[in-house]
Amino acid sequence: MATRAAVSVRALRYYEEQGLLAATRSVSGQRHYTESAVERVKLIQSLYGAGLSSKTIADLLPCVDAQVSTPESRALLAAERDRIDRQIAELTLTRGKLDAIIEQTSRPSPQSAYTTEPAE
Amino acid sequence: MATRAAVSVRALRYYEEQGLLAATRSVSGQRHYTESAVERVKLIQSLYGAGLSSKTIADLLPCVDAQVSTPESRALLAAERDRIDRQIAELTLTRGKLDAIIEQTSRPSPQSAYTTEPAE
DNA sequence: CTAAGACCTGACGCTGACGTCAGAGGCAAG
DNA sequence: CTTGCCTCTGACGTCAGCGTCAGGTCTTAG
Repeated sequence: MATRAAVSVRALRYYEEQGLLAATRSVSGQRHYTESAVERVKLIQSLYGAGLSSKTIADLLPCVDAQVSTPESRALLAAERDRIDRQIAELTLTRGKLDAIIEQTSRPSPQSAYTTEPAE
Repeated sequence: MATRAAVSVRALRYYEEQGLLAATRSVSGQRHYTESAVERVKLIQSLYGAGLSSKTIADLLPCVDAQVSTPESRALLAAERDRIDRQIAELTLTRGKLDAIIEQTSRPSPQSAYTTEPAE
């Protein structure tokens, strides 16, 4: 299953520890996951990738399962969405800066170039 | 100066430690920064925010100062630009997922449809 | 039945970007 | 000169998301 979701077994255990992922247990204690768990794990990974903490994810995952719609949950969802929005904006700016640098360094030396002249 | 750049003094020391930020020293050892240092720090913060490590930043900052243009530096710049590109794409996807969840939870409780039905 | 994996439960280790505390010195104001 | 704040240099602390090792159980192929 860890293979199917492309994460480590340790990560799955950690997610379960944090209350992000449920697993039925066999008598001997073995974990069994449903098929939906794979998508669940990918969602979790996405949220981690977006910079959310375990706690935040734990707070908003119930909104995905049962569509509970308390004012707090809606506020949380909106807040995180906006956070991601801002992150995208910042990343776009940063990418722009990098692009500018790339353009400058790839320019065939503007004027008095005592620095690495491409010299066709 | 830390105040002007909106970062902690500790962070400035750390940047200097990592070779990201230069400072002239007075006889007694006090650090003095040029005005350009403020922008420099903001650039560093942007790059950290984009998930770059100290080492990577240290590698590509010389490209900003002197426009050295070795094949390696250009490859590095391009690689990091692309990485940021992919990050933006992923974040956009994640934001989309969140938006979907928000829409679902704000819907006045649908009934028989447990699968996202496009609704006509 | 047995050997080889796969899985379990702790529990410590790691990494990176700083926070923070301690002790010592510098700098301008009064 | 002194007072009070700022700075310096170590050096250890932190936090999160796992990696990893140890020691034991389970299960399936042969």
